[in-house]
Formats: sequence, C-alpha cells, structure tokens
Amino acid sequence: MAKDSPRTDSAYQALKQAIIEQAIRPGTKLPEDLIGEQFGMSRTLVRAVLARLTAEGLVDSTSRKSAMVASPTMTEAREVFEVRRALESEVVRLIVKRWKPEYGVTLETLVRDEDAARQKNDDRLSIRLSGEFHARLAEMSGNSLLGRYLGEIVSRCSLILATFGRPHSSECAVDEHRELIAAFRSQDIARAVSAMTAHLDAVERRALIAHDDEEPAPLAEVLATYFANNN
Amino acid sequence: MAKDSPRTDSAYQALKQAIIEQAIRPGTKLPEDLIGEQFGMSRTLVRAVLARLTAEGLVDSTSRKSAMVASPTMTEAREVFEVRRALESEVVRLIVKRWKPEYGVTLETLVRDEDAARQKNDDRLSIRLSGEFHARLAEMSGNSLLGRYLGEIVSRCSLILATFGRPHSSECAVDEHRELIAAFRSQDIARAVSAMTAHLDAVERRALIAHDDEEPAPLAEVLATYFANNN
DNA sequence: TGGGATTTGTTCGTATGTATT
DNA sequence: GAATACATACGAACAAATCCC
Repeated sequence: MAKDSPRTDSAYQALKQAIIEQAIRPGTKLPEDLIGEQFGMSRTLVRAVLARLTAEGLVDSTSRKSAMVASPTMTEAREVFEVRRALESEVVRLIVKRWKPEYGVTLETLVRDEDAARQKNDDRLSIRLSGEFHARLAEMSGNSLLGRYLGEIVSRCSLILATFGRPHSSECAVDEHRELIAAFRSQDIARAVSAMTAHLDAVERRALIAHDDEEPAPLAEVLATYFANNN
Repeated sequence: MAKDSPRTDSAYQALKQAIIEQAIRPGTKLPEDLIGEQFGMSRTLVRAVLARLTAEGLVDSTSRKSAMVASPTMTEAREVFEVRRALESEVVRLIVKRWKPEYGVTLETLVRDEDAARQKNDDRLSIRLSGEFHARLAEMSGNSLLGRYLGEIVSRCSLILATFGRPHSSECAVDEHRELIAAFRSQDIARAVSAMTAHLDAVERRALIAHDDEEPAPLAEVLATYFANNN
C-alpha cells in the first residue's frame, strides 16, 4: 500500500479503531456522505477508505447499498481462528529462534499497561493494548507479511467478539500473555507453541459465547471523537 | 468483497493473469489511461482495479507516480515463502482430516493436464495449471480465508519467479504434486505435511536462482490478448 | 536546468438503483 | 403497489505534480 494521502489515512485509522474498539457495532450503516462530512473529504476518498476496510473484512459493501460494519458469521469466525492459530504458531517459532532479551522488556511493559487498564475498567484502552501485544509479536517475528495478515486477523477477531462475545470485554487474558513471555525466555519452541495454542483456544472460547444487545450510540458523535483522537 | 461490476472484474482478472503468467514483467508501468482504453472503462474504475491489485501485492502504487507491476525484493520473496509454508501446512492437515476419495480424482486430472502442458512446452497453461492445483488444495481445506490468503501468495510466487527465477518456467514439478496426492490417500498427516514442506522448499529453490533478462512485449498488445481471452 | 507533455489527484454533476412512506 | 427521497455508480473536467527531452 503506502499510497494514501494524509487525510484518507487518518480517516482509515479512525474508522478502523472505532470498529475495533466496538464504538460502532456490526451492522451499523456507513453512508459515504456522512463520513465525508465528518472527516472533511469528498465521497471519492471515502470510497477508497471503505474499499480498503472492505478488503480487510471489517466492512461489508454490497453494490448500490450503504456500506456497513461487517457482521461476521459463525462460520467466518471459526475460519478466522483456524488461520490465526496457524499463523501465530509460526510467529512463535520465529520469535524463539530470533529472540533478544530486550523483546522481553518491551512485552512486559505492554502486559503491565494491559493489567492497569483492566484494573481501571478502561475497556477501550484494554482492547487496544491486547491487540497491540499480538501486533508486536508479529513484528518481532521479523516477517512483515505475517504482520500484515495477523493485523487483519486480530482486527477481525475484535469484530467477532463484538458480534458473538460479551460486549466491551477484551479478548485476551493478561496471565496468558505472561505465560507466553516466560515460554519465549525459556527458548523452548514446543512450550511456546502450546502456550500460544492454549491462549488462542481460550480467546476463541471467550469470543464465541452469546451476547446481550445494547443501545448503539449515534454514528456522527462517535466519529467526531475518533477524529479528534487521531489528530 | 463481492462488489465488482462485470467490467471491473474482467479487467481485474485479465491484468492479474497477465502478471501471473509473466506476460508483463515486473517494473512495467501501468498508466491508468492506457488500461482504461484497453478495457473500455473510465479511470475511476481502473483506479479501483489497481488498488485491489496493489493490496494483493501484485502492483506497486506510489503516490503521484504511475502504478507498475511489483518487483519483489529478495527479502519479500523469503517472507512470502515463509508464510506460504505455514499456511499450506495447515491446508494439508485439514485436507487429510476431511479427505474424500473424489478429491483424489479431481487432483489427478489436474496433474495429468499439467503433465501434458509441460510436454507441449505450453508455458502459459503450465503456469496456470500448477497454480490451480494449489488453489484447489486451498479450496478443499474448506476454509475460505485460507483460500484467499493462499490465492494471493501463490500469485506473488509467480511474480517472484518472474523476477528471480528462470523465465517462463513453471514453479511446480509434477512429480511432487503426485507425491502429495499419494500422501493424502494414505491418510498420514506427518507424511503429507513433510511432502508439502519438501515441495515448497523445492519451489523456493527453483524460484530464487539468477535469471536472464528478456525483451518485454508492448503492453497494449499483451492486454488486448488477455482481454479477448476472458470474454 | 527548464519547459512542455503526460499522468495522476480530486471534485462535482448526472444517472441509476434502493428503501420508505 | 407507486411515488418520493436518498445513496451510490460512474464519468467528465480541472488542478497539480511528475517525467522526459
């Protein structure tokens, strides 16, 4: 990619965060006009942003109808987790091979922040940080394609959680992240892979439970918040 | 996805095939005007097609410069193969688990056609069929996301072959495909996974050897051919 | 180095299809 | 069920940047 103008990129980031953090729920319509107005850009650019989000599976665009936040089906959800297990297992193997002590420090700091956010019941921060933990792992694997695919997949998992899971709960348990770090330090590939597999099984279990419905907030208001946060 | 008009879709398919089959070489510029003229559509639609190909890694689009056929670096190439091994290993595991005898028939027919194309030195057909073999495997895994990712990756492997490998050679050996089928039939996961790993190692070895340069054909002419073939 | 030709970036108007009353 | 309102699809035209001689 790397071809976006500054405005389209900030709109992309803002929309993506809003979806991931479950500030706009699956099924919410995303009219081009409204978004363009919020972010101060023309429909043409909005279309590009929506197209990208569609390609990443975060938005559904059927022709001639309003784009909307994607509502993953149960089948899609299972597929996403299946692929995620395969990719994250590979990440774990690569990390153990290329392990550097400073990685441990970085990851530990993240986990500590995660823990703090959880204590304070700051859902948005909590979701963001547990996502970032996995993004960092992908980065440490040293394979940028793996990073791109996992970035997509982790985002979609947030959406799955929003659809089938308990609302506003983060998908990851802090303890499980700590066990992963310990496994990396022990340089034991089998242990690290099985820690990751166990973690993802738990994430899937948490994600696929029934959920209560909630009052959706007005779209324009939510977008205004996210726009401000990104500038 | 599933939002393309008929014309954009045929242009997308045509361009993709042309790139995959190495009819237009990496680095070739893809001006919006020229493509729009060839396929009889406006620049708006061409831009959508190029954006999609860019997202799939087949085209490089830097801002304010002409899009061009992507030229993978050696690093990217290695990353692509690393991810491919992880995903195809998973595919193989799933196929063994969900194996049905008729899969064997389908795959055998494909391999026979591949063999025939190879005998006749029909490079285009040969490349297309060996790609289709892997596409079918992904399909048989029953996981459509896996299919999408592997579709992208197999395409990029063709591009890598065009950049670093012997020109106009297919990436797959027929014998290796036959061994895979045999492994599936034996219902032995370990054997199937190691057959796949060995196959992909061989593909990577074949893909990453030095290559001779060649005279590129005129872009307009090539596109006309591919347009006709797809309608 | 400079300037003309080419190519992309963006906007906006019209056409067409969808949802709603 | 028809008509109206609304949203998207598409394309023409203008502005700005890049390429090439």
